[in-house]
Amino acid sequence: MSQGEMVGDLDHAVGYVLKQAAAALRTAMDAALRPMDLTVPQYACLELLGQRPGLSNADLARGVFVTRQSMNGVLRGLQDRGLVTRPTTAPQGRALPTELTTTGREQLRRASAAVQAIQQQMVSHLSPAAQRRLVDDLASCVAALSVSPTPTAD
Amino acid sequence: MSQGEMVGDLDHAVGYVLKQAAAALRTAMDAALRPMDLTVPQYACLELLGQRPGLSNADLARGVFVTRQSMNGVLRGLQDRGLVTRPTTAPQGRALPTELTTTGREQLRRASAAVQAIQQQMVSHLSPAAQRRLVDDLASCVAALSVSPTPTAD
DNA sequence: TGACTCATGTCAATATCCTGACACACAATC
DNA sequence: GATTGTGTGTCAGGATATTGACATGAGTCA
Repeated sequence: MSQGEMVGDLDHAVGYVLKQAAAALRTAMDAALRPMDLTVPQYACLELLGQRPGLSNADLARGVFVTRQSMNGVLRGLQDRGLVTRPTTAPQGRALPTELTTTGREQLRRASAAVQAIQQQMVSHLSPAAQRRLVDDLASCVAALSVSPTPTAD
Repeated sequence: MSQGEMVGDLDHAVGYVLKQAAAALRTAMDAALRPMDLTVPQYACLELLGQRPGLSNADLARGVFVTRQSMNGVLRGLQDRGLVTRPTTAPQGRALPTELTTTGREQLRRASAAVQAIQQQMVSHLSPAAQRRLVDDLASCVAALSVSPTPTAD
Protein backbone atom coordinates (compact mmCIF):
# COMPACT_ATOMS: atom_id res chain seq x y z
CA MET A 1 0.00 0.00 0.00
CA SER A 2 0.82 3.64 0.38
CA GLN A 3 1.83 4.18 -3.20
CA GLY A 4 -1.07 6.60 -3.45
CA GLU A 5 -0.19 7.64 -6.96
CA MET A 6 -2.85 5.93 -9.02
CA VAL A 7 -6.32 6.53 -7.71
CA GLY A 8 -7.76 5.61 -11.05
CA ASP A 9 -11.03 7.14 -12.12
CA LEU A 10 -11.28 9.35 -9.08
CA ASP A 11 -8.63 11.73 -10.35
CA HIS A 12 -10.94 12.69 -13.19
CA ALA A 13 -13.94 13.42 -11.03
CA VAL A 14 -14.51 17.15 -10.72
CA GLY A 15 -15.74 16.89 -7.17
CA TYR A 16 -12.75 14.94 -5.98
CA VAL A 17 -10.21 17.23 -7.60
CA LEU A 18 -12.09 20.22 -6.27
CA LYS A 19 -11.98 18.86 -2.77
CA GLN A 20 -8.35 17.97 -3.22
CA ALA A 21 -7.49 21.49 -4.32
CA ALA A 22 -9.48 23.02 -1.50
CA ALA A 23 -7.79 20.74 1.02
CA ALA A 24 -4.34 21.56 -0.34
CA LEU A 25 -5.10 25.26 -0.24
CA ARG A 26 -6.45 24.98 3.27
CA THR A 27 -3.35 23.15 4.45
CA ALA A 28 -1.03 25.66 2.80
CA MET A 29 -2.95 28.59 4.21
CA ASP A 30 -3.00 27.04 7.63
CA ALA A 31 0.75 26.61 7.55
CA ALA A 32 1.30 30.15 6.30
CA LEU A 33 -1.07 31.66 8.84
CA ARG A 34 0.12 29.70 11.85
CA PRO A 35 3.26 31.82 12.43
CA MET A 36 1.02 34.82 13.00
CA ASP A 37 -1.39 32.91 15.22
CA LEU A 38 -4.26 33.07 12.79
CA THR A 39 -6.61 30.32 11.73
CA VAL A 40 -8.10 30.25 8.28
CA PRO A 41 -11.57 31.33 9.43
CA GLN A 42 -10.00 34.12 11.44
CA TYR A 43 -8.06 35.32 8.44
CA ALA A 44 -11.11 35.06 6.20
CA CYS A 45 -13.02 37.12 8.71
CA LEU A 46 -10.31 39.78 8.76
CA GLU A 47 -10.11 39.85 4.98
CA LEU A 48 -13.85 40.21 4.66
CA LEU A 49 -13.86 42.98 7.23
CA GLY A 50 -11.03 44.73 5.42
CA GLN A 51 -12.98 44.83 2.22
CA ARG A 52 -16.36 45.52 3.73
CA PRO A 53 -16.13 47.22 7.13
CA GLY A 54 -19.10 47.13 9.41
CA LEU A 55 -20.29 43.67 8.52
CA SER A 56 -22.45 41.91 11.07
CA ASN A 57 -21.77 38.52 12.59
CA ALA A 58 -24.32 36.83 10.34
CA ASP A 59 -22.92 38.48 7.21
CA LEU A 60 -19.43 37.42 8.20
CA ALA A 61 -20.61 33.88 8.79
CA ARG A 62 -22.14 33.69 5.34
CA GLY A 63 -18.99 35.07 3.79
CA VAL A 64 -16.71 32.60 5.53
CA PHE A 65 -19.06 29.64 5.02
CA VAL A 66 -19.54 28.83 8.67
CA THR A 67 -22.49 29.14 11.02
CA ARG A 68 -23.27 32.24 13.03
CA GLN A 69 -22.24 30.42 16.17
CA SER A 70 -18.83 29.52 14.85
CA MET A 71 -18.29 33.02 13.56
CA ASN A 72 -19.29 34.33 16.95
CA GLY A 73 -16.49 32.30 18.50
CA VAL A 74 -14.04 33.47 15.85
CA LEU A 75 -15.09 37.05 16.43
CA ARG A 76 -14.65 36.66 20.17
CA GLY A 77 -11.12 35.46 19.71
CA LEU A 78 -10.34 38.30 17.34
CA GLN A 79 -11.95 40.82 19.66
CA ASP A 80 -10.07 39.36 22.58
CA ARG A 81 -6.80 39.98 20.81
CA GLY A 82 -7.76 43.50 19.89
CA LEU A 83 -7.92 42.87 16.17
CA VAL A 84 -11.54 43.83 15.75
CA THR A 85 -14.05 45.94 17.66
CA ARG A 86 -17.73 45.41 18.18
CA PRO A 87 -20.01 47.92 19.84
CA THR A 88 -21.73 46.61 22.94
CA THR A 89 -25.02 48.09 21.84
CA ALA A 90 -26.53 47.67 18.42
CA PRO A 91 -26.93 51.01 16.64
CA GLN A 92 -29.57 49.51 14.41
CA GLY A 93 -31.60 46.39 15.03
CA ARG A 94 -29.61 43.62 16.69
CA ALA A 95 -26.69 43.53 14.29
CA LEU A 96 -23.36 44.55 15.77
CA PRO A 97 -21.23 46.09 13.01
CA THR A 98 -17.70 44.79 13.36
CA GLU A 99 -14.68 46.80 12.34
CA LEU A 100 -10.95 46.28 12.17
CA THR A 101 -8.66 47.97 14.66
CA THR A 102 -5.31 49.39 13.69
CA THR A 103 -3.65 46.25 14.97
CA GLY A 104 -6.15 44.15 13.06
CA ARG A 105 -5.45 46.05 9.89
CA GLU A 106 -1.75 45.47 10.34
CA GLN A 107 -2.25 41.76 10.97
CA LEU A 108 -4.50 41.55 7.97
CA ARG A 109 -1.83 43.21 5.85
CA ARG A 110 0.72 40.55 6.71
CA ALA A 111 -1.73 37.67 6.54
CA SER A 112 -3.10 38.84 3.23
CA ALA A 113 0.38 39.00 1.77
CA ALA A 114 1.11 35.46 2.90
CA VAL A 115 -2.16 34.16 1.51
CA GLN A 116 -1.66 36.01 -1.75
CA ALA A 117 1.68 34.29 -2.05
CA ILE A 118 -0.01 30.94 -1.55
CA GLN A 119 -2.61 31.72 -4.15
CA GLN A 120 0.03 32.85 -6.61
CA GLN A 121 1.91 29.63 -6.01
CA MET A 122 -1.24 27.64 -6.53
CA VAL A 123 -1.92 29.09 -9.95
CA SER A 124 1.72 29.53 -10.88
CA HIS A 125 1.47 26.85 -13.55
CA LEU A 126 -1.45 28.58 -15.22
CA SER A 127 -1.35 31.49 -17.62
CA PRO A 128 -3.11 34.70 -16.55
CA ALA A 129 -5.86 33.90 -19.00
CA ALA A 130 -6.20 30.41 -17.59
CA GLN A 131 -6.31 31.83 -14.08
CA ARG A 132 -9.13 34.16 -14.96
CA ARG A 133 -10.88 31.32 -16.75
CA LEU A 134 -10.53 29.10 -13.71
CA VAL A 135 -12.14 31.68 -11.47
CA ASP A 136 -14.89 32.09 -14.01
CA ASP A 137 -15.56 28.37 -14.28
CA LEU A 138 -15.52 27.96 -10.53
CA ALA A 139 -18.03 30.78 -10.19
CA SER A 140 -20.14 29.04 -12.79
CA CYS A 141 -20.04 25.87 -10.71
CA VAL A 142 -21.18 27.77 -7.65
CA ALA A 143 -24.01 29.35 -9.58
CA ALA A 144 -25.07 26.01 -11.02
CA LEU A 145 -25.24 24.47 -7.56
CA SER A 146 -27.09 27.44 -6.10
CA VAL A 147 -30.04 27.25 -8.44
CA SER A 148 -31.50 24.19 -6.72
CA PRO A 149 -30.39 23.77 -3.13
CA THR A 150 -32.34 20.53 -2.67
CA PRO A 151 -32.16 18.27 -5.73
CA THR A 152 -33.04 15.23 -3.64
CA ALA A 153 -31.70 12.81 -6.19
CA ASP A 154 -33.11 9.35 -5.76
CA MET B 1 -27.20 44.23 5.39
CA SER B 2 -27.90 40.81 4.02
CA GLN B 3 -27.68 41.78 0.38
CA GLY B 4 -24.61 39.56 0.14
CA GLU B 5 -24.32 40.03 -3.59
CA MET B 6 -21.37 42.35 -3.91
CA VAL B 7 -18.34 41.13 -2.00
CA GLY B 8 -16.12 43.26 -4.15
CA ASP B 9 -12.58 42.12 -4.81
CA LEU B 10 -13.03 38.83 -3.01
CA ASP B 11 -15.07 37.34 -5.80
CA HIS B 12 -12.01 37.45 -8.01
CA ALA B 13 -9.70 35.71 -5.60
CA VAL B 14 -9.02 32.15 -6.71
CA GLY B 15 -8.85 30.88 -3.16
CA TYR B 16 -12.16 32.36 -2.19
CA VAL B 17 -14.01 31.07 -5.22
CA LEU B 18 -12.41 27.69 -4.74
CA LYS B 19 -13.57 27.52 -1.16
CA GLN B 20 -16.98 28.75 -2.22
CA ALA B 21 -17.28 26.02 -4.83
CA ALA B 22 -16.08 23.37 -2.41
CA ALA B 23 -18.53 24.53 0.23
CA ALA B 24 -21.40 24.54 -2.24
CA LEU B 25 -20.49 21.06 -3.42
CA ARG B 26 -20.19 19.84 0.13
CA THR B 27 -23.61 21.22 1.02
CA ALA B 28 -25.22 19.73 -2.06
CA MET B 29 -23.59 16.36 -1.48
CA ASP B 30 -24.61 16.40 2.14
CA ALA B 31 -28.21 17.06 1.19
CA ALA B 32 -28.17 14.36 -1.47
CA LEU B 33 -26.53 11.80 0.80
CA ARG B 34 -28.65 12.45 3.86
CA PRO B 35 -31.70 10.47 2.63
CA MET B 36 -29.52 7.35 2.53
CA ASP B 37 -27.97 8.04 5.92
CA LEU B 38 -24.51 8.69 4.56
CA THR B 39 -22.15 11.51 5.42
CA VAL B 40 -19.73 12.89 2.87
CA PRO B 41 -16.67 11.21 4.42
CA GLN B 42 -18.58 7.95 4.58
CA TYR B 43 -19.50 8.20 0.92
CA ALA B 44 -15.96 9.17 -0.03
CA CYS B 45 -14.71 6.14 1.85
CA LEU B 46 -17.14 3.87 0.04
CA GLU B 47 -16.27 5.36 -3.34
CA LEU B 48 -12.57 4.96 -2.71
CA LEU B 49 -13.13 1.38 -1.62
CA GLY B 50 -15.20 0.68 -4.69
CA GLN B 51 -12.43 1.80 -6.97
CA ARG B 52 -9.57 0.35 -4.99
CA PRO B 53 -10.65 -2.57 -2.81
CA GLY B 54 -8.43 -3.62 0.04
CA LEU B 55 -7.26 -0.16 1.02
CA SER B 56 -6.03 0.25 4.58
CA ASN B 57 -7.35 2.73 7.09
CA ALA B 58 -4.40 5.07 6.58
CA ASP B 59 -4.72 4.94 2.81
CA LEU B 60 -8.41 5.71 3.09
CA ALA B 61 -7.69 8.60 5.41
CA ARG B 62 -5.26 10.11 2.94
CA GLY B 63 -7.73 9.68 0.12
CA VAL B 64 -10.57 11.35 1.99
CA PHE B 65 -8.33 14.10 3.44
CA VAL B 66 -8.97 13.31 7.07
CA THR B 67 -6.83 11.88 9.84
CA ARG B 68 -6.45 8.17 10.50
CA GLN B 69 -8.44 8.55 13.68
CA SER B 70 -11.36 10.17 11.94
CA MET B 71 -11.31 7.56 9.23
CA ASN B 72 -11.24 4.91 11.89
CA GLY B 73 -14.47 6.29 13.29
CA VAL B 74 -15.99 6.46 9.84
CA LEU B 75 -14.93 2.90 9.15
CA ARG B 76 -16.43 1.74 12.44
CA GLY B 77 -19.77 3.25 11.52
CA LEU B 78 -19.65 1.68 8.09
CA GLN B 79 -18.60 -1.66 9.53
CA ASP B 80 -21.32 -1.41 12.14
CA ARG B 81 -23.91 -1.05 9.41
CA GLY B 82 -22.49 -3.94 7.47
CA LEU B 83 -21.33 -1.84 4.54
CA VAL B 84 -17.67 -2.77 4.79
CA THR B 85 -15.67 -5.61 6.27
CA ARG B 86 -12.31 -5.60 7.95
CA PRO B 87 -10.41 -8.68 8.99
CA THR B 88 -9.70 -8.89 12.70
CA THR B 89 -6.13 -9.95 12.07
CA ALA B 90 -3.75 -8.25 9.71
CA PRO B 91 -2.63 -10.54 6.88
CA GLN B 92 0.45 -8.41 6.33
CA GLY B 93 1.98 -5.94 8.73
CA ARG B 94 -0.61 -4.05 10.73
CA ALA B 95 -2.75 -2.81 7.89
CA LEU B 96 -6.28 -4.15 7.80
CA PRO B 97 -7.48 -4.28 4.19
CA THR B 98 -11.05 -3.04 4.03
CA GLU B 99 -13.53 -4.27 1.48
CA LEU B 100 -17.10 -3.51 0.49
CA THR B 101 -19.88 -5.91 1.32
CA THR B 102 -22.74 -6.60 -1.04
CA THR B 103 -24.88 -4.16 0.88
CA GLY B 104 -22.08 -1.65 0.80
CA ARG B 105 -21.74 -2.01 -2.92
CA GLU B 106 -25.45 -1.44 -3.34
CA GLN B 107 -25.37 1.63 -1.13
CA LEU B 108 -22.38 2.91 -3.03
CA ARG B 109 -24.23 2.44 -6.28
CA ARG B 110 -27.09 4.65 -5.16
CA ALA B 111 -24.89 7.21 -3.45
CA SER B 112 -22.57 7.40 -6.41
CA ALA B 113 -25.48 8.06 -8.73
CA ALA B 114 -26.72 10.87 -6.53
CA VAL B 115 -23.27 12.42 -6.29
CA GLN B 116 -22.74 12.09 -10.01
CA ALA B 117 -25.96 13.99 -10.52
CA ILE B 118 -24.67 16.73 -8.26
CA GLN B 119 -21.41 16.90 -10.13
CA GLN B 120 -23.20 17.04 -13.45
CA GLN B 121 -25.34 19.84 -12.18
CA MET B 122 -22.30 21.68 -10.95
CA VAL B 123 -20.60 21.69 -14.33
CA SER B 124 -23.81 21.90 -16.33
CA HIS B 125 -22.97 25.41 -17.52
CA LEU B 126 -19.60 24.31 -18.84
CA SER B 127 -18.84 22.65 -22.13
CA PRO B 128 -17.27 19.17 -22.01
CA ALA B 129 -13.99 20.73 -23.06
CA ALA B 130 -14.26 23.32 -20.32
CA GLN B 131 -15.06 20.60 -17.80
CA ARG B 132 -11.96 18.67 -18.72
CA ARG B 133 -9.96 21.85 -18.65
CA LEU B 134 -11.29 22.68 -15.21
CA VAL B 135 -10.23 19.32 -13.84
CA ASP B 136 -6.86 19.80 -15.45
CA ASP B 137 -6.36 23.27 -14.01
CA LEU B 138 -7.47 22.13 -10.58
CA ALA B 139 -4.99 19.28 -10.72
CA SER B 140 -2.34 21.79 -11.70
CA CYS B 141 -3.19 23.85 -8.64
CA VAL B 142 -2.86 20.81 -6.41
CA ALA B 143 0.50 19.98 -7.93
CA ALA B 144 1.71 23.55 -7.56
CA LEU B 145 0.82 23.54 -3.88
CA SER B 146 2.35 20.14 -3.27
CA VAL B 147 5.83 21.10 -4.39
CA SER B 148 6.54 23.08 -1.23
CA PRO B 149 4.48 22.01 1.76
CA THR B 150 5.89 24.72 4.02
CA PRO B 151 6.49 28.00 2.19
CA THR B 152 6.53 29.91 5.49
CA ALA B 153 5.86 33.20 3.78
CA ASP B 154 6.76 36.16 5.92
C1' DT C 1 21.39 -10.57 15.84
C1' DG C 2 20.16 -6.10 17.71
C1' DA C 3 19.13 -1.24 17.23
C1' DC C 4 17.02 2.11 14.60
C1' DT C 5 13.49 4.08 11.67
C1' DC C 6 9.10 4.17 9.52
C1' DA C 7 4.22 3.04 9.03
C1' DT C 8 0.03 1.40 10.96
C1' DG C 9 -3.95 0.95 14.22
C1' DT C 10 -5.84 2.48 18.37
C1' DC C 11 -6.81 5.01 22.73
C1' DA C 12 -7.62 9.30 25.32
C1' DA C 13 -8.27 14.25 25.63
C1' DT C 14 -9.09 18.46 23.50
C1' DA C 15 -10.97 21.60 20.25
C1' DT C 16 -14.10 22.70 16.77
C1' DC C 17 -18.30 22.74 14.45
C1' DC C 18 -23.14 22.04 13.71
C1' DT C 19 -28.24 21.28 15.02
C1' DG C 20 -31.84 22.94 17.91
C1' DA C 21 -33.72 26.44 20.51
C1' DC C 22 -34.69 30.86 22.57
C1' DA C 23 -35.29 36.13 23.07
C1' DC C 24 -34.95 40.49 20.88
C1' DA C 25 -35.45 44.18 17.01
C1' DC C 26 -37.31 45.85 12.77
C1' DA C 27 -40.60 45.82 8.63
C1' DA C 28 -44.94 44.58 6.70
C1' DT C 29 -49.68 43.61 7.18
C1' DC C 30 -54.34 43.87 8.79
C1' DG D 1 -52.05 49.94 17.17
C1' DA D 2 -51.54 44.74 17.38
C1' DT D 3 -49.75 40.74 14.83
C1' DT D 4 -47.02 38.03 11.95
C1' DG D 5 -42.49 37.28 9.62
C1' DT D 6 -37.81 37.77 8.86
C1' DG D 7 -33.30 38.55 10.56
C1' DT D 8 -30.08 38.69 14.33
C1' DG D 9 -27.33 37.36 18.57
C1' DT D 10 -26.75 33.96 22.03
C1' DC D 11 -27.11 29.62 24.92
C1' DA D 12 -26.98 24.57 25.48
C1' DG D 13 -26.34 19.80 23.57
C1' DG D 14 -24.34 16.52 20.68
C1' DA D 15 -21.66 15.10 16.88
C1' DT D 16 -17.37 15.47 14.55
C1' DA D 17 -12.43 16.13 13.75
C1' DT D 18 -8.01 17.00 15.36
C1' DT D 19 -3.70 16.70 18.27
C1' DG D 20 -0.90 13.81 21.19
C1' DA D 21 0.53 9.48 22.55
C1' DC D 22 1.35 4.52 22.69
C1' DA D 23 2.18 -0.48 21.15
C1' DT D 24 2.85 -3.44 17.26
C1' DG D 25 4.86 -5.07 12.76
C1' DA D 26 8.21 -4.49 8.82
C1' DG D 27 12.37 -2.93 6.69
C1' DT D 28 17.31 -1.20 7.08
C1' DC D 29 21.89 -1.31 8.49
C1' DA D 30 25.85 -2.00 11.50
